[in-house]
Amino acid sequence: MLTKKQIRHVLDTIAKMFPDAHCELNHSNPFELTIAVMLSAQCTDQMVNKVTKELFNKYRTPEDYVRVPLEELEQDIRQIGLYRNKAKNIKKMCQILIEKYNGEIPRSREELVQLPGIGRKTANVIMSTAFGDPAIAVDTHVERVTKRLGICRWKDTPLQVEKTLMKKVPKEEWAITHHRLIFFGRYHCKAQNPQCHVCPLFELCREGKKRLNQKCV
DNA sequence: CTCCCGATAT
DNA sequence: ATATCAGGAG
Repeated sequence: MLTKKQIRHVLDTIAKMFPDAHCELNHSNPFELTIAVMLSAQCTDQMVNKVTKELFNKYRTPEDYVRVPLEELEQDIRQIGLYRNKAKNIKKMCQILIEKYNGEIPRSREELVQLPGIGRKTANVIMSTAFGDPAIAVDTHVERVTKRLGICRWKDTPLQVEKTLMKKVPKEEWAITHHRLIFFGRYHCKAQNPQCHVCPLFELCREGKKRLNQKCV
């Protein structure tokens, strides 16, 4: 496991590597962000943006999603994958937004995770990115890189990873650190071809050494 | 744990 | 051909 000092070094290093890390899901309000994050499960941001470009032009309010036939919404998001579940969840969620929340996205985690298709990770993204409230969303990238670096244990669940990060990272840095970890995982410490040679964190990364000895990337 | 699932990279 | 992608629900 990394020491407090080493974790500080990780945070400073990825800050230099990705000075402009940010949310890459295109959106112009909390409602659009919520739809985009729901669509993004097991799918690239790039594909989500490709689909939402037309989707957000056609659907602007929860009412728009509720009144269209399920099969039509399914076809509108088909390229995303997992489209039947996602279409169903979006329609259900919009119905609840209208009935219980005056058509607005609620702000608390308790209310967010109650909505169909929204789990803790999606709720944290909405809290942090849409409302500016402190939260760390642990997605596939955050989980992978924190485990490779030795910030977390291999057996940790996403919730345990989140708790470790909340403990080790100053609260005012949660949001930006989350985005830097995503960028680090997406563009450098990638799942398939991690750039261990040329990695500024190689010295403290146990997984990096293991990889360069065996496979040779 | 399994299922949902198309697009892209390797 | 197989792995992976800003996961969630049963």
